[in-house]
Amino acid sequence: MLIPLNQPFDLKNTLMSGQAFRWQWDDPWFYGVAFRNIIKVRQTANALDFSSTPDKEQALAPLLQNYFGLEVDLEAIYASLNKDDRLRTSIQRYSGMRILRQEPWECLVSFICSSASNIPRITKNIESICDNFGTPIRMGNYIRSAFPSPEDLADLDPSSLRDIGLGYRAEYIVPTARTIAENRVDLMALREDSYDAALESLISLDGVGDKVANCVLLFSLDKPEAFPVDVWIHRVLGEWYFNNHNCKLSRQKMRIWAQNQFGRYAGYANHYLFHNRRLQDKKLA
DNA sequence: AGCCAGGCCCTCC
DNA sequence: GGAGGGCCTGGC
Repeated sequence: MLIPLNQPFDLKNTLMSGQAFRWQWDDPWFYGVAFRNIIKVRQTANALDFSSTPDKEQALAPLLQNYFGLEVDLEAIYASLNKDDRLRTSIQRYSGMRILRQEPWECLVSFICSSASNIPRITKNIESICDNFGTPIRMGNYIRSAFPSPEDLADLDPSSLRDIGLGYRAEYIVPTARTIAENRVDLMALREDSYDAALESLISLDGVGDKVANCVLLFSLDKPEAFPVDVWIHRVLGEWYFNNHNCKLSRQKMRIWAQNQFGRYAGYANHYLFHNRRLQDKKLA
């Protein structure tokens, strides 16, 4: 089924920029799991071409339109970020890369897993969680598993997560799953909350600090001003704006500085800078 | 072979 | 309130 595209869109950089961890590339198709479906998708000249199972494409289309943020006016966002010369290069280079609107629970667990880790390992961890505790889905002879619900993880012994390679993150995931399962924090409701209120709720969860919370806010909770400061972003901003790669500014202070600097779409600036830096480093390696 | 990772949390000052 | 060390494990 085709979803027409009438805005800048770059499927590959969108899915391979470290914001989501379940998409596998088999040129020209991407295979992933979302909304408890296997999704097979590629980009054509002016459309997204996808199929899904077990649900019908007609049912998935609006969900994917939302997931890919196709109603977001990317040109307007670029225009608002155009005041910054150093940013312009990254935006031009990866024009069409979008911020996904992911399922919040999966996004939360993914970024709890990201602590002191790397993308290959995070990817492996997430897949292991699904394989062991999620429901299998089959598309022909291709099999993946849905991301387990909070209830599925809430009663686990953390050691069962350690056994599949999650390390100390196991001790964060289980209590957080319980908090969500018991509805003490309603992730979906955070989409309607202000940035500050949603940030405060997320920070209260085990294993969630300022950085992880901002990832969840940006990639799943409709908060484009969210600005996750990881070591790379900290380094880039230190070099560019503070003339010092060992900038003393704390992560949180730098986040607030950046939000003032880049404005209400600071998160887009963040993601273009992050992606640019990451690919640049990979090229040098 | 080791070092260090897309942090968080706790302790101690 | 903020600096420093510990933490699982595995990429590179």
